[in-house]
Amino acid sequence: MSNKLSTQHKILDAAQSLFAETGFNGTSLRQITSQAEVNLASVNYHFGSKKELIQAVLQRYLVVLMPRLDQEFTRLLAAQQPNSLSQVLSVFVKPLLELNKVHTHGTRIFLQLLGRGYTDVQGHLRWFFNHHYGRVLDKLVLLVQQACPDLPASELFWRLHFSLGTVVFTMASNEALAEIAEADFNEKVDIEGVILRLLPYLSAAIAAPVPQVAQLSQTASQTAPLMASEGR
Amino acid sequence: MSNKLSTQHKILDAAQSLFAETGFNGTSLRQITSQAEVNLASVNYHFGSKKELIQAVLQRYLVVLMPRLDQEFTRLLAAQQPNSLSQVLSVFVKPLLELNKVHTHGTRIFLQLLGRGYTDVQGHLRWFFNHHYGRVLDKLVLLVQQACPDLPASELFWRLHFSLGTVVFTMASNEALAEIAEADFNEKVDIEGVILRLLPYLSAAIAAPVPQVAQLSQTASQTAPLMASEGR
DNA sequence: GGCATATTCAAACGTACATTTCAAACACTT
DNA sequence: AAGTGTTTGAAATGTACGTTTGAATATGCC
Repeated sequence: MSNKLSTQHKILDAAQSLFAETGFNGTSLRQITSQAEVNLASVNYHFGSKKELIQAVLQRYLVVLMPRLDQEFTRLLAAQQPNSLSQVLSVFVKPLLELNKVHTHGTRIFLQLLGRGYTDVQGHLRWFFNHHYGRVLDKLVLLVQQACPDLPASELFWRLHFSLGTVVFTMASNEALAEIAEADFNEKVDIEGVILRLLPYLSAAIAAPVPQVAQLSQTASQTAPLMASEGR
Repeated sequence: MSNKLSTQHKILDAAQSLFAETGFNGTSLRQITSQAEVNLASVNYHFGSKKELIQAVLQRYLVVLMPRLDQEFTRLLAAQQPNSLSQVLSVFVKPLLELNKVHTHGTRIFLQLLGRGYTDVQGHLRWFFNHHYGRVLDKLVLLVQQACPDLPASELFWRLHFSLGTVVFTMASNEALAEIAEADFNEKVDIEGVILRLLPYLSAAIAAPVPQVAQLSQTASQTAPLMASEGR
């Protein structure tokens, strides 16, 4: 193997760690280029701008993950009888863990980055993600709807976002949590452990009984996209 | 009533909105003082530094909320038979909604700020919060433990943090979510609606059945604090 | 009214940021 | 080896930030 890494590669590697740790806004190009041991100007030369670097960092994982997810979703949608909720959620595990092939700790880093994309205000990321991968998520919504036929569409909308919050926040503070867990329960928990702990939690949460009050105002119950479209 | 507001008050009001919307790091003192229509230097004069302003903004709500929560927790702990999980979680509702008396949209703003405290890297906030209010949260842990006696301590730790993530993320992106919900389901959802939707979701999630694999390595199962202590 | 204290104000300070510039070094084809 | 296009390098540009300063103004007290 050639251990001579290209400048672009070195920048991407340094950027993803720093972005995951301190957020997009919290990381300067100077930190990135200094950790990557490249010249400051090379980011703008190779990627154009910081925005485009952020997108490139995420894209490295998304181009691997999303087709895999799409394939799994399509497979489940083709099944004769509807899939259970935990079956649907389980299909995330393998594609996510395979991100470790893209880069060491790829799964953890990608999920942390995903969290940063939501908590940092990065309008361009929302647009970028929805534009490229909105179709895939629509399939997920459909699958969950089939698994929980009694769940009103609006309730499903909220619960999927609650769940996104669970995942994203957990990953954003993953390092701190894992440290505490190890210190207090001498229990070594890696990213796979966290994901496996999330599954039963999310399954029970999404399928929770709907209280009577919330069912009142569902006049329209069309299928809605997970994300709102937004200006570029 | 005197509609002449003090400079400190004007700063706090402007700061909380801007912090909630664009985060602590994403908001400059110049934005705050300009929206508050006060001089730039007055922040440092009245609060000392941006850090201390952030703490003052949060403190305005915490001094109201935490004693109320503490009182509710203590009441539940005194009950003869253990409380159900949904009983325990329900005690959050009233104290949280009473924050609307502190300020218009106080509940939403406080929860958004709480989320920002976690996602922005604000080590001083973690210390500040744990130092002042760690005891209160310990009571919550105890109550949940009593409500879910079959839940291993380590699993409870993770699930409480998952739940914190759900709440915090939902509130951080609350505005965007409410907009989408209204556009797609013509369903007006205020902060109270979101909280009431969260309750059954979180109850089911925390009490979810524990898969057999996760129960292996619980050698020590002492009660652990929700947050790790940290340098000042 | 006059003095002391508290507050406001405009300006400046030093630092850090993303981005641009342009010459130097490099890689690769002919 | 020369020449061409690509990549790197050091420096500078302009902007924004948090904080400090010292003079000006307001406020409260005798």
